[in-house]
Amino acid sequence: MCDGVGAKDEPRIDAWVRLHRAQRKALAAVEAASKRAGFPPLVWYDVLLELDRPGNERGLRPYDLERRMLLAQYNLSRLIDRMEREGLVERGACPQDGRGQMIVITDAGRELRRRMWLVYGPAIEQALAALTEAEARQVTKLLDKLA
Amino acid sequence: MCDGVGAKDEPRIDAWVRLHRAQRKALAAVEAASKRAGFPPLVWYDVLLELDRPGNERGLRPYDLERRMLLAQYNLSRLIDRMEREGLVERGACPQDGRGQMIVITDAGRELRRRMWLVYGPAIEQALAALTEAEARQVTKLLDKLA
DNA sequence: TAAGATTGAGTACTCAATCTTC
DNA sequence: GAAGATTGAGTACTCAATCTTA
Repeated sequence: MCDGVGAKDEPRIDAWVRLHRAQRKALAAVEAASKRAGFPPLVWYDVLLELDRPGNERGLRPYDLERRMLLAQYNLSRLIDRMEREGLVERGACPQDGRGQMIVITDAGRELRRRMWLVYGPAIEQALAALTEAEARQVTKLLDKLA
Repeated sequence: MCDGVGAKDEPRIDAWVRLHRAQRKALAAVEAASKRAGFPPLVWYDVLLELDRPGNERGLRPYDLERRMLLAQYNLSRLIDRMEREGLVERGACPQDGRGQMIVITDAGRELRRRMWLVYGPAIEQALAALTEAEARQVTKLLDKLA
C-alpha cells in the first residue's frame, strides 16, 4: 500500500500502510477467536453494544446505528433482519418519526453480548499485547485525530 | 467496540476501538475517491503493487501474495481470475513447483497501477491530513509493533 | 423535494470439500 | 499425508431503484 517507487519519505503514506496492516491482523486474530467459540460475526457484537449502552433502553434508530458504526444503510437493514430472526433485537415503531423505527435489544441479545465479551475482551488484549499500556494510550491519542 | 460498562481504564481496548474507527473512516474516504475516478476496488491496486515491485519481474505465487496481503487463498484465487479477465495479470507455470503458478503483471496492469496512484496517493494524504508528519511517523512506529 | 429505510439484481466473500503435486 | 490452489454452495455485500413519510 504505497507507490512502490521506493525510499521516498512520505510519513502519511507509511502510516496508512501500517494502519491497515495492523487493523487487519488484529481483526483477523480476534475474529478467529470469536469464531472458534462459535459466535456470530463481530459486527453483531458492535450492534448489541450500541443498543445495550445506558440511555438507549428505548432503542436506537437504524439511522443512528449507521452513523455510529460507519455502516451503509442498506447493509444495516439486512443485518438487523438477521439479528431479529435470531431473537437478539426487535423492531418497533418510532413515535417521533413515522418513517423511522426503534431497534431494541432483547434479553437474549444482552446475554449473547455478555458471553461474547468474555472471549472478545481477552482476545483484544492479546492481539494488542505487543503494545505497552503507555503505547496503547499514545495510539489512542493519535488515532483520535482521525476520527 | 468496548464492553460498554463504562469508565474503566483499559488502554488496549481503547486503542482497538480507535484503530478500527480510524481505519474504516480513512479507507471509506479513499475508496470513495477511487470509485469516483472510475477505478476498481483498492485491493486490485495492492495486488498490482506487489507484482510491480522491483525483483518480482518473473511474478509471484498466489501463496506469496496471500501472505503479503493477508488474504485468504480461496479469495485470492477468484480475485486473480477477475484481474486476468481484465488483462491486468497473467498466470504462468511455476518452474520449481508443479503445484504452484507464477502471477505476472502485464503492461496494462502497470499502467492501471500508475493511473490509480495519481488518485490514491493524494486521497491518502488528505485522509490523514489531521496528523502532522511527526505524528504520522509516531503512528508508523507504534503500529509496526503489531505487524 | 428530501430523508429514512427497504428491496432486487449482480457481485464478492466464506466455509468446506476437492484436485493435484510434493 | 501435507501443501498449493481451486471449486460449489451458501451467505453477505454493493449499487441503484423504490417505497413511505417529513
